[in-house]
Amino acid sequence: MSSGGRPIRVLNVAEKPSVAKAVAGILSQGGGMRVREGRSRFNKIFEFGYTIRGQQCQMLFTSVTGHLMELDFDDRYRKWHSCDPIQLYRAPVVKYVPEDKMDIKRTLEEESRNCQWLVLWLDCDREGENIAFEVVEVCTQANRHLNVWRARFSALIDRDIRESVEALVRPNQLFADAVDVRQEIDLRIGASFTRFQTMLLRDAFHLDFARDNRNVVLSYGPCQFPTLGFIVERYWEIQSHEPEEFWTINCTHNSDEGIATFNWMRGHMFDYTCAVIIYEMCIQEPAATVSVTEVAWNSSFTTNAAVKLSQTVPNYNHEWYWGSACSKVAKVRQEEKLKYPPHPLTTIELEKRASRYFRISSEQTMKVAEDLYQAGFISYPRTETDCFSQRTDLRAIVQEQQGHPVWGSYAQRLLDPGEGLWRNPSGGGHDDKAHPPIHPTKFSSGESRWSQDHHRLYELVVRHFLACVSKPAVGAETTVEVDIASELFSASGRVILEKNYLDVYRFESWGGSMIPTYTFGQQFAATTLTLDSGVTRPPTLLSEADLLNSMDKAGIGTDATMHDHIKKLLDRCYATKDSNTRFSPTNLGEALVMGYDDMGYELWKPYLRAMMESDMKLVSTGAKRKAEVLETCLEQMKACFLDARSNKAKLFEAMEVFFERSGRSGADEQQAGGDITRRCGVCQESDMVLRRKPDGNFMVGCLGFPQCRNVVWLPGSLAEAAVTTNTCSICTPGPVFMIQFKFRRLEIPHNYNVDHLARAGPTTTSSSNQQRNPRQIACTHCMQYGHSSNVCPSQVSHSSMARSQGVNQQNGKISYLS
DNA sequence: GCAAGGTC
Repeated sequence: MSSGGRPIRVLNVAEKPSVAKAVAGILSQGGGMRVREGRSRFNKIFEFGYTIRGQQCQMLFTSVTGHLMELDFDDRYRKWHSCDPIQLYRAPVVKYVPEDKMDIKRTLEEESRNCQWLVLWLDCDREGENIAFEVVEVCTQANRHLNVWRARFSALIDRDIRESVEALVRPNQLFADAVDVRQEIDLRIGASFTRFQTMLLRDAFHLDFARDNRNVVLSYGPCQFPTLGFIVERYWEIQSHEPEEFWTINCTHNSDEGIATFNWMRGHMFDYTCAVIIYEMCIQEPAATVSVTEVAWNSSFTTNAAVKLSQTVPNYNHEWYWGSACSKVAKVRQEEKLKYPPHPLTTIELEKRASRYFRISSEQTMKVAEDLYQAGFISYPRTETDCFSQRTDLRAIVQEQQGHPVWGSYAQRLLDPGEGLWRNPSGGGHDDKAHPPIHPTKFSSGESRWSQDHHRLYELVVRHFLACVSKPAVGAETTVEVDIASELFSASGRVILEKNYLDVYRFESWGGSMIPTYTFGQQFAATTLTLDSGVTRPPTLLSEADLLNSMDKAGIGTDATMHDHIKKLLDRCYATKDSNTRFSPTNLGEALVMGYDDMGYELWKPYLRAMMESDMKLVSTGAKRKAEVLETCLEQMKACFLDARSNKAKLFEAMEVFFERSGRSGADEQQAGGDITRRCGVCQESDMVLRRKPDGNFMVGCLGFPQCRNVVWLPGSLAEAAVTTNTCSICTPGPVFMIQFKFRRLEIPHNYNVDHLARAGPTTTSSSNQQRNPRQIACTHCMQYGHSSNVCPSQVSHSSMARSQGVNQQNGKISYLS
């Protein structure tokens, strides 16, 4: 690979300090590793010697902390009032290293200069590949002779790491491109819609939840809105639910051994007459017949409530019948059933289970998990992997837990071959190729500085892990099917034979209920046979676990960000969470979704994100080019944005359902609506927009107000003024949009045309710096000061119409200038 | 003041 006896100096960069430390530790096995400080106090530099394919290397190992760079608009477009939001679809964007990452950048630059190789140890996912290219950009700027390599590893395990060093590859540009696409689309869509809807609605309504409207931001994001959409959609389902009455026949039988409750196998019947007829048949026909129907197995851990939107609850007892109906046992089935332990723990499962078992929010779960990870008690908490690598020493992890006062004895039983409790964990088939499932990495019987949540989450991680390597619980199930007048009823009971993993996984249970013994062909008289009624109930509000589930299925967010999106909805006052972790939309959240829904857009549905995700896949495989995907996606979104803007009345109507109009809606709404004529020639930063003041007069003012006070007052004789799509062919910098004027007939000479096309002219820098009477009137043709339209320099050259119709107002008088 | 994605 390289010649000579001098060792190659290799700069290795990992995505986070912990990985740098771990990999350096593995490769330097046997010692000789030195640690020194970099410029960033979190990102140390590890140094040691290593031999790669026979080549002596001096290894320097450091890290970044996630993305090194950020994407944002060019300075000129960063301020909210700097431009019409529509321009954000074309405005130049820049990738830059933010201030808080500059020290990491400097370390990379300094170390790069003294190295020949750069080896990238970033996580093996798309984001990791993108970060790799950020690192490459910084490092090769400092040393363009660097030989750049990528290490591919799937776990921080000796063999994996050593093998990946021997099989270095080049970084994959396509993976990084896919992330570039996502970043740019998210930024442009997010910023444009956020600015638009904030400026449109914030001041137009009394937002009762906010102390000060000025601080309210009505954000839009391709992840936060679909998440809100899930909440609103469920809320609407509940509101639109119409209870429906149903009927069902229930049967019980008391014997010496106990009571059995038989359920009608038809379930619920919505036709009363039909139900009554069958019921009559049952009580009049004592003879039972034998059926050959297979017994359906009802999974005890998939409850109806979780599967069906409408739950049914009997609430009315119609009639009693005592005694003589004869039931015959048509079938008795006894089977062994297994209840399997969960798959190894992923981030989303951790969040869902913490919410279900302890009602800890996903945000708090991630905060505490990060803490436990930092302190070395659990493995990396952001993972999608739900199967362990075959090389993981699972028994060693169990061994560590043997001393625990509560679950230590279970760990001992697991390791005892005589117990036969061990089972190699099954996986769910997900592997992010970057991190193992969440598991304990250090024993603790509780630390003094731990909060209750720390205790609970550590316990959950440990018990979950122990459960994963345990045998499933074993139960004996009996299902008895009886036949009354050809109607089938069934009852089942379960006895748990071996608890196995349930012994340690106290969060799950497996309900056992006994029923009396029945034998095939046995006849008995039902103790009660009743026709009961009930009503269908609406589904419940979404719980945090439900919400995470919906997001996961629809591909909204990542394991590391889902909790952020949920929190954002609460922070933005789009949704609330009750004590039972159930989410409801607020008025604001509902209004926004309603507004977009009324427009007929699915901006609040997950499809947009799903489309982006599939486009990203195509980019990452090379099936589509980055520029092509960006172009088409942004073009579509831009069209959608324009459409939404022209349909802004729908948003207003939806908001009016919940909020009172404030009467204020001035400059901001104007901008959201966008009547931009040209770029401001004074500050050169913001746009000039056409506005009508409360006194009825028109003006063209800079959006940079009050920082920039550039303004052009239009003649008071105007009845109407509107920015057109015609652009001036002379004025620079373009585009300069022409304004259509309509004068008041009575205020201008009778032979003057009321319609007039002009442009808001270039206010030169020199004239704008002078103190100016704000009421000074500009030339109506080019909107410049210092001359009247009859001597307007631009008139002679191009606009014959304007020339013949020039008009000026001076000293309150209209004078016609031909 | 805006997105979502990394991460401390």
